[in-house]
Amino acid sequence: MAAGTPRGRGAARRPRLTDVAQEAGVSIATASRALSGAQGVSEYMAERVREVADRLGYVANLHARTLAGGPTSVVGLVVHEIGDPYFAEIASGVLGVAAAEGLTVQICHSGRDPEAELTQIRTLIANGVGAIIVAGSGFVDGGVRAKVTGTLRSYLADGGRVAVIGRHHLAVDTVQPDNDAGGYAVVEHVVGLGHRRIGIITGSRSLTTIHDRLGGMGRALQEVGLDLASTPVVEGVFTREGGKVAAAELLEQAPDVTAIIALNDDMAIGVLSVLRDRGISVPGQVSVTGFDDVAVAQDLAPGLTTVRLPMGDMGRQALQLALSPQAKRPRRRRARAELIVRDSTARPAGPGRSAD
Amino acid sequence: MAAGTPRGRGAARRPRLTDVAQEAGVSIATASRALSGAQGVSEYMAERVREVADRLGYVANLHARTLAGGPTSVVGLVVHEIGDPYFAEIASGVLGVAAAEGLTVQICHSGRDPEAELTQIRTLIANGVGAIIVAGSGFVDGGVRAKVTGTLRSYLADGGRVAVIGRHHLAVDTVQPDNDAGGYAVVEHVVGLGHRRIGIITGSRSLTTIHDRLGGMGRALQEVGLDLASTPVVEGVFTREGGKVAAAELLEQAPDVTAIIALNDDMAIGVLSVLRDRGISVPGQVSVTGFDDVAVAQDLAPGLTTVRLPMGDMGRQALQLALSPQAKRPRRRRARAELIVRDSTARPAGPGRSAD
DNA sequence: CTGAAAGCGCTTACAG
DNA sequence: CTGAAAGCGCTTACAG
Repeated sequence: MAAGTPRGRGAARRPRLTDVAQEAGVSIATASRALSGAQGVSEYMAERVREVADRLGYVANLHARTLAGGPTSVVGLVVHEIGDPYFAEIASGVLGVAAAEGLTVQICHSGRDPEAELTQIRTLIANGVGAIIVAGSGFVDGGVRAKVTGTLRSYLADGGRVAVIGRHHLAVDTVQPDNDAGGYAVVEHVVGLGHRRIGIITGSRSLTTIHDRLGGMGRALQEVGLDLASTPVVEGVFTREGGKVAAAELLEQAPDVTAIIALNDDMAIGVLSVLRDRGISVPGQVSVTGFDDVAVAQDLAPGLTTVRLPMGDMGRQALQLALSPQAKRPRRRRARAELIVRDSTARPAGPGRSAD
Repeated sequence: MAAGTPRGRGAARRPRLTDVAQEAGVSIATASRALSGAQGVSEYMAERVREVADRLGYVANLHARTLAGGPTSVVGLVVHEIGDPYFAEIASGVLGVAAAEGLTVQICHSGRDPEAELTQIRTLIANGVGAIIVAGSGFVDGGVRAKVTGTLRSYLADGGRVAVIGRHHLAVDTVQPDNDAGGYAVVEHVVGLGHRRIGIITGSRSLTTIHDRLGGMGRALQEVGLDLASTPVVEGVFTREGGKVAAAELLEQAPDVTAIIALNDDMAIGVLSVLRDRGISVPGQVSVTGFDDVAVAQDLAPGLTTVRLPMGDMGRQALQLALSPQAKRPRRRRARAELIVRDSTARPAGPGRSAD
């Protein structure tokens, strides 16, 4: 952006602290103290300064303030993709508490790309944000992880605050959705209904979120004598479109499945769409489940059985963690996963009682 | 946020320009020029500096740079509510081009509250963002509007750049979705199907967006001898929940409607939900339409007939406008509204052929 | 082409 | 309680 400061001719410039001080008849030192609520200013002076500042519409220049070592008032938020309702709802929670605290938030996309995530984090740090919230799953492996860890560690050492949502192999405050338990619960529900020929549709397994959800699912499968290894699992992009592609592939590989478990709602919506196109009834012929419980899940028809994660809350909690003083040891807040049973799951059509 | 700069003991601090200059054996002036790509540095020196900077992992301190009058690299984005898919998709477009341009974006919620919007805009300005994008409808009336205009005008005079999405009574670059045409098209479709007993569900009429959509709808109604005045219109909150409440009220007021036109998809989803709960079939007994075409509209059952607005594109365009040098006169990019007919609309059940 | 120096607008020890 | 002054880390005229 051009910043050659092409001031309009005669435009009223923003008042500076000097203007306030002068108008109030004090030094900028007392003016600064009065405005920041610091101690050591007479109430009388403080009041006078505040009044003038108000009248002039004075707002401190953030850059000057931060550079001078004042408190920082912007936090960074890294999401995979803000257009994705999961992240949009988390962001909403973060923005909500930020506004209440008089903070401002900088959002970046990582696009689910570890390299990009690293770049974005570095940019936020360069921008001098006081805290960084990394939403969205970390990556299970990869050399980038070490770099992210290193970058964040030195940021922390520099006085920065970090909170992550999801598991991150980082010794920082984290809001941890109970993905494993959620995975367990959804499979338990599906097998409890009597399904045995189950197909799974998942996003990239290099995401810790996926890894954990699958973990819980594997345990639940084993309890009824099944396991992940012998279950058809199709990996795709973690989006509605990815869900469509994966569903088509799954139906190819295992045309006899009676239940399809998608690892997020977006993919589940894609699955529903494919089944509808093919005239396969849900839950009559095939049951479908999602994960996250994004707002629309309840409005689909059939309503989507899914695992609810309190996204807005997770965002709020993450920012609150990041805002509170750093504890001796990283804190962990668990976000409970709750199975929400709606209309997209039912008992499988019995062999002799098939509606066909 | 505490910012007392409690550095870790011995933590490696971020390298500053001085470090780079010293290491490269030049003054900070040449180091600065080399890094910014300014003229007047020998290629040899420039290369050497860049190499050192790279090795040291140097990233300029944004606050110092901006304070010193360097280019600004953050833009502000004001939305009503980021959890709302309409805004999430716009934000996604903005973030996309921002990332490509090496820019960072600060997002604020206005919560559909004019006062809050003003506050947020002022905060962004105080934060020294180089451009501000105001997404979401302006307000038709109100004293706040004048303040917003004044604030933005002086920001512009100060060299700031502004672009708005939607009509705003502001002489600034704008991306203008064709709300009027969209409103016209959707009513034309519905009356073309034969509906005459139509109900309308809308968000706050103080939003210009609503005003424009209703305008187009009114014109289309008149062409078949109807008009807005004699059409039941229920105003509610511009959300799914608001749609539910409004639908219940509409059904009370005018139980005989054969079509319900909602002024955005969120409200339409709420309407569908209420109709489903009451066992009223769509489109068998009542046709329903939305507006915006958020991603899920196509995945509802029945698929929602709606007016598509290219949200991601609108975000992209807005940022591009804000980034390009200010033109003599405000520019305007139109975003075309396109009627998308799906399964939620059909001919009304004929009198004698009612399924009842 | 290169450097010494002023200045961006604040905050915060350090003296009174 | 109050103020003069240094300093945060850069950029950019202004001299060489």
